[in-house]
Amino acid sequence: MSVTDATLPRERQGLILERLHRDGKVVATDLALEFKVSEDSIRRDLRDLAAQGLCRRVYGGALLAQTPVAPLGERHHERAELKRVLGRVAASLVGEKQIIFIDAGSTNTALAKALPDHRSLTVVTNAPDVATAVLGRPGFEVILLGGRLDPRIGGAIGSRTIRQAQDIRADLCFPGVCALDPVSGLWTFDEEETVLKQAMIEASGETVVIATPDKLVASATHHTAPITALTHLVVASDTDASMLERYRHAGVAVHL
Amino acid sequence: MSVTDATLPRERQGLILERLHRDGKVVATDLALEFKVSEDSIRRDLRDLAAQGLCRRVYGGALLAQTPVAPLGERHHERAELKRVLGRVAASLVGEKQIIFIDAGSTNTALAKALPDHRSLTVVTNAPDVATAVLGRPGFEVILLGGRLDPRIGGAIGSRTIRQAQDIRADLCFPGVCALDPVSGLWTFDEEETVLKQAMIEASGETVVIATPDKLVASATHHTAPITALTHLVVASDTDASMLERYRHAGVAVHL
DNA sequence: TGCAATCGTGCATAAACGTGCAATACCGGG
DNA sequence: CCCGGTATTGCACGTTTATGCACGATTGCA
Repeated sequence: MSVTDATLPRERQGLILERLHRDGKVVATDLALEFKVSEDSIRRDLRDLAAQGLCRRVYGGALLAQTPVAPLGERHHERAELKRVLGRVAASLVGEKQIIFIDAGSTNTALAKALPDHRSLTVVTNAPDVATAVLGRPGFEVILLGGRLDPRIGGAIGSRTIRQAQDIRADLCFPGVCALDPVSGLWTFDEEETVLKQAMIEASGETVVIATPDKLVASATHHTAPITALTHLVVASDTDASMLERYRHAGVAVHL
Repeated sequence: MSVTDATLPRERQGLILERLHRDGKVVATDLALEFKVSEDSIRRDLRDLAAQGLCRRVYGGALLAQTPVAPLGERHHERAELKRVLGRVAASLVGEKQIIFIDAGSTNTALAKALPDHRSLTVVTNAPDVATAVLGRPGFEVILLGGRLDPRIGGAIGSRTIRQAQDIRADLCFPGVCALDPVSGLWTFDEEETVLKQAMIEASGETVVIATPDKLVASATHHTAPITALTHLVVASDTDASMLERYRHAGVAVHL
C-alpha cells in the first residue's frame, strides 16, 4: 500500500517502550534486527529513553524502570501456572497465517495470551476475555462472535452465535470441554454450549483440546463430539501413562 | 467524477487526520505523494494540526497525540478518576429493567463498571472490555455484538456488527464520540464507526454522550448525528458555562 | 587472564526541517 | 472591471536530525 513502510524514529522508540512493557526487557541485537536498523541507532534510542526515565539501561539491552510485576498469590498461582504452560504448548501447534477458533474458558484465555505475535493469525472467539487477550497485538485479526453472554461460561452462546460461527472456516479449533473420555470423546454440561462447540469443530480442519487434570476424570451430561473428531490433546506431564496410551490408540496426538 | 479532483487545503488536513487515526501514524513523504503536493505543504499541515493538539509532530511525519504510556502516574490517574466520576453520573441516568447500548471506549468502560447491580439491565455492546466489566454481576444480561474487532477502537465494527445492532431496540444508548459541537452535533473519525453509531442511536429512545474535556474542543472528520439526536450530555463540572448554555439551548439535558 | 560481545565517541552523509521569497489563485470593495 | 489583501503553494537556502561506520574503551564470561 504505502510506498514507504519505514518506521519513524520516534515511533520506533514508542514501539520499543511497548515491547519493554510487555516483555519486561528488550535486547538491543533483537531490536536492531526487527526494525532493520543498526545497533547503534537502537543504542541511541535506549539511551534517550533511559534519559527520560522510561527504562533502565543495562548491558545488552534495557529493562523496565520499575519492578515488572509483583509476585502473584501462591495458591491460585499454581493452577494459573499450569494453564499458562498448557497454553504455551497448545500455542505451538498453531502455524503461520492460520484461522483459529477459540472457545470460552480460562484455559483458552491462557492459550490466547500465549499465542505468538507477528504470525498473521485470525482469532475467532465467542469470549470477550479471549478477544481482549489478543486485541491490539501485532499480527492479530480478531473476529468476535456475538450473542447473549452466559455468565457461567464467560462467552456468547445461542442460535445467533452459532449462525455466525457457521459463516467461518478455520484451520484449528480449541473447544472448551467439561469432561473427556478416551472412548466416547468430549462431553459438556449445557445444551446450547454443546451445539456451538459442534459447529466449531465441524468448521475446523483440526481440533485441539487442552485438558487440565480434573477434566480427565470428570463426567458431564451432553455428548459433544466423538473421540475421532479430536486430533490433538494437550495435558499435564504428570498424567497417568496408561490413560495417555488409550488416547494415542484412538488416533490422538498427545502433547505434554 | 469532476474534472478537478483537486483537494482543498482544509479538506486535506481532515483526510490526514483520518489517516492518522486509522494507522496511528503518518509519513510526510507518503502524504506528499498521495495528495500530489510538495512535502513543504504537508509539513505546514502537520504543523497546524499539531498546534491544535490534534497530532504529535515527529521527525519524518506525525503520530497520534495520545500519550503512548503513562509518563507519570498522576496525569493518567487523574483522567481515569475523571472518567470514573463521569461514568457514575451517566450510570444514574439508567433506569430499572432498561435495555442499553454501550459503545466501545475507555469512558464507556468506566460507565459499565459504574452501573448498579440488581436492576435487571440488559447491556448490548460491541466491546469485549465493556462486556467483561458487567459479565457475571447480579442483575445483568449481556448481549455481545460480533464482527471484526478494530484494535484502535477496541470494539467490533463493520456491516456484520451493524446488522446485529439493527435487531435490537434499546431504551438508552451511549455512543462513544471523537468530537462534539453544540451546533453540528457528534463527530467521529472513521466511516464504519460512524455508521454503527448511527444505527445505535436510531435504535434507541434516548442518547447519552459522556464527553471528557478534550472532546469539547476537538474536531473530527465524519458527521455522525445532529445535535437534536442528543438527549443527555455528561461533562466535567469545570466546563465553560457559556458552552453548556449553548447545549442546553439546543435541547440537551446537561449533567455535571 | 584472555576473548568476544557490547559500548561510547567522532565523523561523514543523507534525509528532513524551517524560513524567506516569489508566483498564483481567490475574494471583496471600489 | 479593476485592484489590493489574503491564502496557498513550490522553490532555494542554510540548519538540524538521524543514521551507519570506524576506532578504541569497557564489560561480562570462561
